[in-house]
Amino acid sequence: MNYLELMEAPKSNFSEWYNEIIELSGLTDKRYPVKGMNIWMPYGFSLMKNVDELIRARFYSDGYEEVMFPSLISKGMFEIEFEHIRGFEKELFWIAKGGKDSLEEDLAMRPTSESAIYPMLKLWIRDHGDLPMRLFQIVQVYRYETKHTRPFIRSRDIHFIECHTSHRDYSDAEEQMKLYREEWKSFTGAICIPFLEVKRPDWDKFPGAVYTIAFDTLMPSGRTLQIGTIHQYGTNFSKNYEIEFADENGVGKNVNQTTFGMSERLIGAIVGIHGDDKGLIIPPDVAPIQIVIVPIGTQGPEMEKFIKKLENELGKMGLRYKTDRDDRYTPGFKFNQWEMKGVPLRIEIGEREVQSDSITVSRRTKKGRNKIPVSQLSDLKNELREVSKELFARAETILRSGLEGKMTGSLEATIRTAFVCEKQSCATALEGKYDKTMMGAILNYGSNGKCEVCGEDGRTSLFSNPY
RNA sequence: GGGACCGUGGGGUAGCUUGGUAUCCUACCAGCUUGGGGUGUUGGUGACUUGAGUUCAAAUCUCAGCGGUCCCA
Repeated sequence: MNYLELMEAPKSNFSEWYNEIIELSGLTDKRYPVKGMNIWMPYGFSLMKNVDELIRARFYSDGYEEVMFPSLISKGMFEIEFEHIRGFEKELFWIAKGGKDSLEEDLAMRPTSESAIYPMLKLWIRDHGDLPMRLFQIVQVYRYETKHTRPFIRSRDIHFIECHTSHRDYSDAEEQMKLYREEWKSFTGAICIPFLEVKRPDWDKFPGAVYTIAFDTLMPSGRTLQIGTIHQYGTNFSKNYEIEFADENGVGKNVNQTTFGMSERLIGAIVGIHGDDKGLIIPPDVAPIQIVIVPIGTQGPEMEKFIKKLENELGKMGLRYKTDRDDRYTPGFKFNQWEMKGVPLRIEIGEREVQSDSITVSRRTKKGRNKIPVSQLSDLKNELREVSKELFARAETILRSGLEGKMTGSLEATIRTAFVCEKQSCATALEGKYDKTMMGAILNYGSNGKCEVCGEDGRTSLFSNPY
C-alpha cells in the first residue's frame, strides 16, 4: 500500500488519513469482526501502556490507591432509581446466559464503575478516619454504541482510567477537583496536547453529577474531542448508595464524592493532533521507541561494536531505543517506515560515523540531520525535549487560532466562542445560529459579557462540533 | 434518531449494467543483486463477507444477517 498517496492531505481528508495511519503504523487492527472492538497491537499497546504508567505514577505519588473491580454488575445494582443509572441504560451490554442456562439475574458489563464501586464504599467507609478515600483503576469498560464507532475515539470496549474519591465535606471535595486539574495539566503536558477546561452546562453534565468540567481539545477535522472529565458529585451518589461516615461527634453524614475519567481517546488525540503527511509523531515521553538506530551499509564487526557501545550508552541514559538490523530493507525504506511510526529521533550509523566517532541525528519534527560526537550523547535528551516543545507549540497555535477565529483552510470556523448565559433556551438559539453545539463556559479563557441572546450576564463559551 | 453508499488474495483494485475461464498494483515466500531517502530482477503462494432464494450456471440478480464508510439531526 502506498501510504504517501493516502496521506497527501491529512487535514482536508482527516477521516481517511486517520483510518489508514492507525493500521499502517501498527497501533491497532480494526478488522476484528465485532463492531466497535479493536485490537491493541504491540506498538499501540506499548503506547497506551506508557500513557497508563505516566498517569499511574502520578496518582501513586499523589497518594491514591489502585484497585480493580469486577467488570460485571448485577441487575439489582442497576435498579437503584437514580438519574445516573437512567443516563446509561441505553448503552449497556447485558449478559443473560451462562452456558446454555439463562442467568437468574442478568449481569451488565460496566459502562463506568460507580454502580460497582459505591455499594462497596458503603461497607468500607465507617468514620471520618477513613476519609479522604482516593481510589483509581485502569480497566476496560463497555458501551453499546449504536452509531459510528472509530478506533480510540468511539469504541465499545474502552480502555478507561477512573478515579473515585470520597470526602468528609464539599470543600474537601472541591480541593480534590483542583488537584485533578493540576494532574491533568501534567498528563497532557507529557503528551503535548493543549486543551480547554469547559464547564458543561447543566443539561449536559455527567448523569448524577453536581457539575462536570470537561477537557476538550481540537482535532484536525475541526471537531472537538473530549479527552477527560472531572465530576463533582457532592452527596448525590452517596445518598443513593447510602455511603455514610461518622464525624467527630458521632453524627452520620453522607460523603462527598468526585471522579476523574480518561480513556484511550488520549491516543486518538496524539494520533490526530501530532500526525502529519508522513505519518504519526509520538511525543517522546510516551513513545514506545524514542530513538531508532539505522545502520547503513554492510555491518562489519567494527560497526557492530560501535553500535553495541552506543546502545549501551542509550540504555544507561534511560532512553527507549531500537536498532533496525533488518537486512531486507534499504536505509531509505527504513527512514520512511520509522517516520511513519512516529519515532521522535533517528540515528544513522555508517562508515563515516564509525570513522569520526560521531552519530548522525535527525528529528521527526524537522528536516535535515546533524552530527554529534559520541562524547556528547547527552544532547539527545535535549533533542527529545525540543521535539516535545515543538509538538506542543504547534498544537497550541492551532487551538488558539481556532478560538480567535483566525483559522485558515479546512479548519476555518470550526470552533468559535460567544457570550452566553446559563439558560438552555439561549444556548439553543445560538446553536442554531452558529450550527454548532454549546459545549459550556471556558475556564481561564475569555471573560464575562452580555449574553448574545438575552443580554443578561454571560461567559465566554465554546461552540463546536464534537466527536 | 434519520438517510446514503460499500464489502473481490494481507492491503488497494478491475470485473457486476447485459449471469458462464477473476484483472492489475502492492505486500508476502525463495534466490541473486542493492544499501547515506521507498534497489533491481527471476520464480512462487494467495481472494469473490455470511446465509437463503432465482437459475443448467451467481462475484454479478433478489432478500436477510454481519461488518465498514460517509452525511444530516
